[in-house]
Amino acid sequence: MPRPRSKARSSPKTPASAHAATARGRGNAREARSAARREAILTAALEEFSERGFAATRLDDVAKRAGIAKGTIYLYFRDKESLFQELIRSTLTPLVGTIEALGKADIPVAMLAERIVQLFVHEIFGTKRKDVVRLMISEGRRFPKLAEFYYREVLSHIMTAVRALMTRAAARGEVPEALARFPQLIAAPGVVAIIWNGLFDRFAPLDVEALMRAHVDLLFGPGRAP
Amino acid sequence: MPRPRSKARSSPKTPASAHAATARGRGNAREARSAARREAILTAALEEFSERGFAATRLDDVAKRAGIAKGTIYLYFRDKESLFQELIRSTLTPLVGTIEALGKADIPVAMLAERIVQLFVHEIFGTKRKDVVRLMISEGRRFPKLAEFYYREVLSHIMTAVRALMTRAAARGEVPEALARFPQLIAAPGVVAIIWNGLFDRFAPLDVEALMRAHVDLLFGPGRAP
DNA sequence: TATAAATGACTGACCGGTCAGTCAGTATTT
DNA sequence: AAATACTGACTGACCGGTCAGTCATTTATA
Repeated sequence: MPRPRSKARSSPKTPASAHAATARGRGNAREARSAARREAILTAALEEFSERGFAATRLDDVAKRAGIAKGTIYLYFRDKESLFQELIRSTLTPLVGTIEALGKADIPVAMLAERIVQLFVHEIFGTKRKDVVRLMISEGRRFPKLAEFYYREVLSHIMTAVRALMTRAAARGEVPEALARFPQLIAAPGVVAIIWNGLFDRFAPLDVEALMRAHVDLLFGPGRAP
Repeated sequence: MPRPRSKARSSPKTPASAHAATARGRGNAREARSAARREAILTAALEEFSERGFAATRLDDVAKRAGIAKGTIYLYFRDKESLFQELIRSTLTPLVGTIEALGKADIPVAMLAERIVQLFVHEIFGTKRKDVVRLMISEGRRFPKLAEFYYREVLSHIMTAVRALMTRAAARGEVPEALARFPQLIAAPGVVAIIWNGLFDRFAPLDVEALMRAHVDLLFGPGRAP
């Protein structure tokens, strides 16, 4: 079977570096440029991986999209797999702090619900993180190392934070204690929204914010208790 | 000019046909054998696709696993993609009837909840359908045709049935009407369970039946109403 | 000019798909 | 029943195309 081909990009070319933000009149220009290059590669890689999946993505296309030559990629990443891992790693790791912060505060459930909706809609679904999560879901099984890293460095921390928060809220009778046992139940509709968006949105568009609001309302809404 | 030939075949192979269920004393033996072959290929393909993903699966390996030669696959399926589609199609299509039947009956919510748990645990999670669903989730995006087929022939029917059922139940005040608007909320934990199982079970095993029970209890349990 | 960065032609391995050839089993003839 | 002819399912070596990764050469920078 002929592999998926990409229509030749004409290329806007590397606006990425240009000048770089460092006013520091030193050798940092190099560093800045280097960081921009790296970023450009990661961005291009995300687009290609998202569109074709890991195995079918050609590094030549990633390079073309980033406006560089293929060999340059190897100056920044050890190999294809390393590039893939770094992409997921760098995008998802920052989420931990955000969610742990959310877990710290004991705010009223109504406000918590709204925060969860906003967090998901604006920090995940509305950003490239959506695509990275999708990638993690799609390809994670073939990268046990990556799944382990993701579980250890990201997911387990989130689970712990959510569990603690829910345990406290349940103790006050504000939420069902099942949510402390199964934090997955809180995240599930978000996961489904991302999958749906990738597979079926063109047949049946999903109003993600409404879905999430309905969801938190079911969990935290009126009449909830153990 | 004759090509170089290989050493004589050793294995007898093909225990598959043997007798075949057809008492019809005709040439059906052939058909039965053929059907068994086809099935063997599909089974082998599921295992390989599940393990490696579509692009990285080698048809040579599928053949090896099915105990046949690579060329034989092409006697049963047009190409690699066709094999993949047929695999998903044939596995998932039968679910529609099952779920539509469930949607027909207006049984008490407590019983409905139990039915949903059982259906998921025994008809999906406990069977190879789990793997096929995972495949659909992982690879569906790269097969728009397949996603469309799946949506049209499977998902939309399920959605319709569930929506109708939930609408009636909501009218009786037995379930929140949000479930009629977003049937995805009912299925979400099942989807998450399948993904979790593939990615993180070795770090944090998930008790799927307990998860599903907690889930339906949240949705349909005591105190639920619009 | 010296050093670092970037390039892209090249290579070796790999794999989907093909097809000439084989042979177990079935049908036909004697 | 035995010999012969026929069939088509099955095989696996091969071909053509692809692509990750390398490295000698060129270009940019300090």
